[in-house]
Amino acid sequence: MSQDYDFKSLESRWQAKWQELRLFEPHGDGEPYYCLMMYPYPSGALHMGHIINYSIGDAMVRYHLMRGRRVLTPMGWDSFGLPAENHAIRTGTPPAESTKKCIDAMRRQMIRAGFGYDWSREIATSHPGYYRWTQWLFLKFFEKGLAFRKRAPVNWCSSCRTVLANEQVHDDACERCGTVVDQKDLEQWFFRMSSYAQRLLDGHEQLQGKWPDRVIKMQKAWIGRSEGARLEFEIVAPGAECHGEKIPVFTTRPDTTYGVTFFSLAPEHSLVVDLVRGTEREQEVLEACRKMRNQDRVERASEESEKTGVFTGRHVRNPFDGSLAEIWVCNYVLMDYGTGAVMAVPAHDQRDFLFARKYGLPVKVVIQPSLEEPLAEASMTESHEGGGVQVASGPLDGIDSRVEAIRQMTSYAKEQGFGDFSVHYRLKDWLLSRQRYWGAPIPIVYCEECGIVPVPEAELPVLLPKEVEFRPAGDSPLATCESFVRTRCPRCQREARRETDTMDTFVDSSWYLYRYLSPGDEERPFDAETARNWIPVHQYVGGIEHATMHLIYARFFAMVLHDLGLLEAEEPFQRLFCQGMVCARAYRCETHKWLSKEEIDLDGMTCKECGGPVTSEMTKMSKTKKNGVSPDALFEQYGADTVHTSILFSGPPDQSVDYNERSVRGIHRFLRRFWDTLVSLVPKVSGVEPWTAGRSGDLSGNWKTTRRVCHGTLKRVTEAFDKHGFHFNTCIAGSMESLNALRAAGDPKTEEERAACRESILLMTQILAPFAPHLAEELWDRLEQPGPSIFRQPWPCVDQDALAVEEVEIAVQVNGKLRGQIRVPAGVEKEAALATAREAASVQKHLQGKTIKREIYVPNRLINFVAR
RNA sequence: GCGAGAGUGGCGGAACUGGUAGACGCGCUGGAUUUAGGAUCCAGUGGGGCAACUCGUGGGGGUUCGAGUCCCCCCUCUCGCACCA
Repeated sequence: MSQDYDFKSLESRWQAKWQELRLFEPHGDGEPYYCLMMYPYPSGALHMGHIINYSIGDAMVRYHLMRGRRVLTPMGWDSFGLPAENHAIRTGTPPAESTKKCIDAMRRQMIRAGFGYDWSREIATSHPGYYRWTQWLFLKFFEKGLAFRKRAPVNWCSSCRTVLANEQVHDDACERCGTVVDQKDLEQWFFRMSSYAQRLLDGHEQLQGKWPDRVIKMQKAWIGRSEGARLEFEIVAPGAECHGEKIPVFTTRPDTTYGVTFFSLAPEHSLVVDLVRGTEREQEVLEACRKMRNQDRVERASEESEKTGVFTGRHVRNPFDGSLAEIWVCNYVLMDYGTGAVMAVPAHDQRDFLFARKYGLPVKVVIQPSLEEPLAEASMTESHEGGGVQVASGPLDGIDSRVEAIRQMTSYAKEQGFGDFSVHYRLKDWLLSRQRYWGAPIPIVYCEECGIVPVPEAELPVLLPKEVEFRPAGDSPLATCESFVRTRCPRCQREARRETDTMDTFVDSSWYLYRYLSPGDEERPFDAETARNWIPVHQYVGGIEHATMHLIYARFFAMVLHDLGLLEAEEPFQRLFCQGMVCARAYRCETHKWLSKEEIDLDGMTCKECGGPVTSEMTKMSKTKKNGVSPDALFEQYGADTVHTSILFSGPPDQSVDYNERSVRGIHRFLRRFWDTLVSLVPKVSGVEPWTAGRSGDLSGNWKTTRRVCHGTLKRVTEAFDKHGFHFNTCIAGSMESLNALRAAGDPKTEEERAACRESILLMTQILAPFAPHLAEELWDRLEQPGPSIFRQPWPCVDQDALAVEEVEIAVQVNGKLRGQIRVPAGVEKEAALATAREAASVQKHLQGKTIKREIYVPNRLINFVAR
């Protein structure tokens, strides 16, 4: 048997053994533990972000196996999506083919990386056996009125040639490719997510403390609940068709309604055309609207950008005082928030203020922050958005704004029938249509007679046609595939056309957690009874970039599935852990931009190309910054155990971790030393009964220390998994300390020492097992421990006695400054400790000529003499 | 602008409810062994000082016997949101 740490053969041997043992399939009758890691898009290669994600999850899986839990640890593929289709356009390879290759390559990598998954449950969302049920779920949503079609201004990415959901647009650019999105008016499919806004907020209650705070906060902000009132303003437009009609507005500040001096509509608002039809302003207003609508998205959405508008020549009547206010069309009013119409109160809203000043519109103060120094309308330089006392507000004069005025104003509006209390959410319906090929086809048929007709369940799946052309421009391949489009109406059998849009891939990932429970089920997407056991997922691990996308969609799905009677749980993920980014040093030259390590001269920090100076920064690994590291090379050079352990050792996993090859080598050295030390001790403790709690007998100081450090580490590791935020870096540090103590103890000489030695070796092996599983398995095997795998053996218990020390070192301070140290028996009485401390020479020197006013004693830790 | 998080040696990071700041690792220095080593082992390693001592957790105040930790003000960085009526 090899004595060398031959990680290559050892790792492949144990990986084969795990498959053979079916180690990662649910086993035993322990309490279920569903550990889910966000499945990857099969790009063909794992990157360091995957490695940290799956290393964290893998440690959790292995720990809970040792805890005797019945663990579910599935893995699959988010295999629909744009990259495969773009690849098809470039190379002609059908997405199904390239995707399969990528999946095979990544699965191999994952196995090589030693991640423990139950491959018998593998799923791929692009597989007809999966998307059949994605389509089935769509039909259920459709039946309930939760999937619907509407014409709406939507985000269009001209580069990806498809529409995008709100959540996929960041800074007005496509989240995928960075292209600035356009607004288009299109008829599209939506999920009615907005009607779940309040439930999505309420659900946060039970996630508190189990999900990262920042994710909950991001979701709350995304959902954006705001309370206020809906008020109706009557249109005064003699001669116009809409004369006398009422326009509703949403406002959070009904207390400012007496301060309305004009009224704003979004340029997209349908009323604009009616208002100006046939008037002398028609041309001017419509032209201005056109300009505003075509304004660059980023520019129009920016807070700093110039506010522009145009007067329609029409008015509204303020329902409270009957006064008339001009109707303007303004670029800063958004059609998709509230009603697309705003009552403008320049004195108390900064945007309205800027607009009013620019166009010379009146400003009317109705809230005075201080009656002694009243605001003067003519000289105000900014709006007053805070509270104060109502003035010029009819019957409200003198009362406190905000709470009381808001209540009275809204109640009055309700009584008079022109308004009510109202709550608005920023969260919109989920736009799920995509004008692309590589996604689940929306199972709908359009019939001239019957209209929108769902495909009958028995006809699912609506398969993606294979004979299609991928072209760089133009319509989706589905739209031009006659054999796909032409069909018969399921209802009347007449000729009809299929929907040619496919579903957003976030639909696929909103329910994959359930499909893992019974991946081959051909009767239903998943079984409610099985789901009762496993859902909500006990631990979900993934990146924070999904905070307002996948994690909201999946919660919405769980709630709908619950309402459909398919799922008992209402929340999909009980606990969520988000890992940090993996960063590495990136180098930049003024002329040659981002450079890889090979392209610079590290000694002088200069560019090899031009000799110019190079600056560097720690930043997220990425292709553009050329600071990525291929995990493959690391596995090859150092092995899977080293890679897992070193990435987890670099720092707390919820913060970003810096990759540094030096520290990888440091961990490799540690594992090697761990191996060498334990392997050399194995024959010396062969057949020895390990020390157990409660055993009496003499042990020398070094062995007592070793036991103390090992049990201390065991305690720390157990708590890291069960309570304290998975700070595995300190667990691994503890393993190193244990090893250092063991090495300092030397060879065991007595029977007692051999017992303590064997106990320590076993503990150290088990403690390291979640992080370096292959190495642990091999040592466990060589120690001739029972069972086929260390992961089928119970996690050890802390021996409290081992943690105790006989003597402690106490710090002695005089007036808060450290002046000496004393060694006393642990648990020593206060008076005895103080007496010893007073006598210490280094302390006496500082007490000389002073009177002790106070003596502070922290048992076993510290003494402080307060002396004057 | 709003919201959140973070600033600790040359570097990554430790420090449980206020109680010996710098665990553990990297790097560095010296030594041993070696033909050699980006191998291994031993010792040292926050700054200043021969020493006694002193200064040190982004900066400035405060509370306390005692502050990295609590309070107030300020600076810097990262992330999220951003004309949301």
